[in-house]
Amino acid sequence: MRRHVLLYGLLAGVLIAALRLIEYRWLVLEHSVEIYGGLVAAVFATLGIWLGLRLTRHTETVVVREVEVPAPVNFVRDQSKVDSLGITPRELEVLELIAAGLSNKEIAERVYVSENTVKTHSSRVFDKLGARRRTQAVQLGKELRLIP
Amino acid sequence: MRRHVLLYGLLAGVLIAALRLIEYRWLVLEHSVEIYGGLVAAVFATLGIWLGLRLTRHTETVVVREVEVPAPVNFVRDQSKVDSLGITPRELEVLELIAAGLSNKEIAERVYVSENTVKTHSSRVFDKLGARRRTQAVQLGKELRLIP
DNA sequence: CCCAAAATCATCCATTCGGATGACGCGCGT
DNA sequence: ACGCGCGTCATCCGAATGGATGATTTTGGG
Repeated sequence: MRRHVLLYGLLAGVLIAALRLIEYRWLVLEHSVEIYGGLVAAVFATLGIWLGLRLTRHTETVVVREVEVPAPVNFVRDQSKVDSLGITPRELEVLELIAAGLSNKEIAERVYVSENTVKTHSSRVFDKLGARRRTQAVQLGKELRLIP
Repeated sequence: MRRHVLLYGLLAGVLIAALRLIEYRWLVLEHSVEIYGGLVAAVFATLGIWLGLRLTRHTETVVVREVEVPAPVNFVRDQSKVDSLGITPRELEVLELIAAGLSNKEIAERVYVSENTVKTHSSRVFDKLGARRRTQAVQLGKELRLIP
C-alpha cells in the first residue's frame, strides 16, 4: 500500500519533469495548453484507475457460510473421569480395542501380551465402569468420553 | 459500468470547459501552466482512483469456510445401506439394543420374544454385516450409519 | 387368496466372555 | 528396604455368545 503511493508519487514527479522538459520543444502549438492538460489528465486518470484497482485488488469479502459437516468431533478424553475412576492407561487401551470390535485374543496379539492379561485388564475396566458386558463397557466408555 | 464511463467523460468535459473559462481570468501567474497541470493531474487522479474503486467495489470473492458446528446428533439412518444389506427392521432393532450394551436375555425381555429369537436376529445381522462379535457389529453399524 | 419375506422358536455344540482368585516382577517414592 | 500401583500371567468354572440348521407362524403385497 505505502509502496504503491510512493511509486505513484515518483511516477507523477518524473512525468511532470518530463513534460516540463519537452513542453517548449514540440508542444508549441496553438492549443498547447489544452493538449498539455489533456495529456496530463489522461495519464493521471490512467494512473488513478490503476491505483484504484490496485488498492482493492486483494480486499476479498470473506463470506462465512456455516456448513453442517459430519463433524468427526475432535475427541478430547475426559481425563478427570479417567482419574476419578482410577482407570490405568493399559486398561484404557484395552477398552479402546474392545470398542474397535476386537476379541480378547486379537487384542492380546495386537499388544503382545497373553490373552489372560487382556482378560484381566478388561475385567478390571468393566469393574471400574460398572459394566457387565463388553458392549456395555463400550457404551459407557463413549458416554463418559473415555474413548472416541 | 457503461454509466460510469459516460459520467466520467462528462465530468472531464465539464472540467476542461470550466478550466478554459477561468484560465485567463485568475490563473495568470508565472507558473500557471504548472499549476494548471497539477490541478488537472490531481482532479483526474482523484477521479481515476474513484473510478478504479468503483469498478472493483462489487467483485467480492466468496470464501466458503466450512465451520465445524457442534453437530448435534441429527442422526439419519442410511436407509440405502440398510436396504442393500437386506437388514430387516427387527434385526436393526436388535442391533441397536446390542449397541446399548444389553445381553441377549435382556433384549429378549425388552422386545417380548425368546432369547433364541434374539440370537437368530443377531446371528443374521452379524452375517449381513460380516461381523464375528457383537462389539464388531456395533462398530460396523455405527460406521455404516445404521445406528446412532 | 397365495406366496415370499419376515419373524418366531428350538436344539446342539464350540467358542468366547466374565468372575474370582492367586501370584510374580518392576519402578517409584517414602 | 518396604509398600504400593501397575502390568503381567495363570487356572477354574459358569454364563454368554456365535454358528449351523430346521421348523412354524405372521404378515404384507400382488
